[in-house]
Amino acid sequence: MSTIVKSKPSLREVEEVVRESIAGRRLVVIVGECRVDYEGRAASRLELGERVVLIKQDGAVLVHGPTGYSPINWQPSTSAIEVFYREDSGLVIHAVRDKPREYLTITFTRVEAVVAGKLVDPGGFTMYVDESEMRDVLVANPSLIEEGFRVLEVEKPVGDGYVDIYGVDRESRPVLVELKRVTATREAALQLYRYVEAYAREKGVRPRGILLAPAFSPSAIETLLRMGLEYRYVDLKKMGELVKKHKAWKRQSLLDYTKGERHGGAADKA
Amino acid sequence: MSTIVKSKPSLREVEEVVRESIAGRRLVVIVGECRVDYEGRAASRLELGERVVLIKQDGAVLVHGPTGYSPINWQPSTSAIEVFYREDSGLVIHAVRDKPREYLTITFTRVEAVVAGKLVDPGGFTMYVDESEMRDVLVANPSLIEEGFRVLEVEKPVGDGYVDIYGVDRESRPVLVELKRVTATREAALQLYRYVEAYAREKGVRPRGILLAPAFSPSAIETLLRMGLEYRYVDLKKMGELVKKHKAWKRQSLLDYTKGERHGGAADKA
DNA sequence: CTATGCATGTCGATA
DNA sequence: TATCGACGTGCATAG
Repeated sequence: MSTIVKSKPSLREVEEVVRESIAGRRLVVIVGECRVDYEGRAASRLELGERVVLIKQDGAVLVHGPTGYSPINWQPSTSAIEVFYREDSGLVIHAVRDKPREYLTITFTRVEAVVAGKLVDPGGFTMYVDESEMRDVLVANPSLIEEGFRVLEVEKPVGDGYVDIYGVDRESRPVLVELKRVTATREAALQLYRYVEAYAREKGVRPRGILLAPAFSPSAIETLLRMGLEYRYVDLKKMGELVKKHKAWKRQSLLDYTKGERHGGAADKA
Repeated sequence: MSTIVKSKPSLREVEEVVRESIAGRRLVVIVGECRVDYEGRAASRLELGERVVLIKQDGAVLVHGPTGYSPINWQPSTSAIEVFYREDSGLVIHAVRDKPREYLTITFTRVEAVVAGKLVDPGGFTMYVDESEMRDVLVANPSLIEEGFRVLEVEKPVGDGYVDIYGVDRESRPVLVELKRVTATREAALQLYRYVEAYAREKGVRPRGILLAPAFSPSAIETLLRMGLEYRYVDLKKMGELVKKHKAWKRQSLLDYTKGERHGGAADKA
């Protein structure tokens, strides 16, 4: 990572750094005064002010103000970025995206600092509890859903969509289980309701419907009760523990499966 | 804006810059090698790699990788940020957020560049067409919905939610109008359906339901037709023009209203 | 302060 | 390639 760092560079200098960095697929950070125009799905204008602009190695562009999580303006991943300096207007960075067609124009009048470098990030990212993991754990431990519950199908197509878990209770009645990793909203309840209705239409039997989540909004509970559906709380912390075990198990079984096959990741295709 | 820019600083130097910048409510950009741990609603671990970290003036923290729009890890706005350097582990930045309780720990092992400065951004930001503006324009120009349409209520409570526009058609039949500024999905169609059903239950009369959007997904159209609902296309460009006029009018009437009162914004409360 | 719905949402999986 | 649903969604607003 050979980094370029310039303090109070001229706009010409920045132009060169940005141009070369885009060509060399390096990341650029510019801190300075600019205005921004956006036109695409919506349209916006941002007047002159001091901001941080990131141009990423895949062409994503972010304009960040002094506060807040979200960028003020951005371009997720761009087909083409143009850079040019004009005596009258300043340093112009033009990012164009296809599908949807969107234009982002950043005009710098002053730059305080510019940093450019090729970032190498092989870092493995692990998210400990996501919905698919929750589902895997529940499938492996169906008693967490209900004593005597038996899983028949995962991601079962029902009507327009897919219900997370399909199975039968101890009395062999069909059950549709919908999962939410976060607070369940009315939307989740209605989604489950649609599955239950669709299943009833298709099979001629009304199944039980259970919504599993760590928390429920009042409107969700109200809707569930009104629709004749059930809900259960899941403990994410406990899930987390089980996920860890489950993962260890999965890794082990994968190792067994690939035993003797060649290991090693794909080469870096830059 | 007196900016600090350091190339390949020692971790001790970075510690000092970050500590002082947080105290002085300045923004910091750090480019270097780090690992990141997050625990809160979920939990994640990001192994060693090169990234850009922004610490914003309100305590928001963003960890950006070399590509993509979204930060890998973040903290939207933090109650407390701690910084400390340890010979063994490296430079640790610890950001804690209340409600929900979440912890973000960034550990730098090497820093390529650090930039810090107080960003001044008075820049007015104008978004030309958002949904509320769309609604205002349609209320002011009901014939855009349908010839002879009369608006009776905006954001009318119906069932669980609020329908954007409620009115009557030329034959005095009740009409529920739902707006989407972007492509309408099946979700939007189902939302309108819920309103229509709720209205029918409450009033004993089934109203017409119209979904207005610049575009419709096939499944949205399929659902609308199946549910006996209608849809119309709106032209965002035209909307934009009308919004401009409408805004001018609103500003004018606001000026009339506040005539003689004192102008000027609030003082910067840093 | 909580609940609800929008967003230039973005992103990933899937048909 | 288009569509669909999840997201540590974030965020503003209404009650």
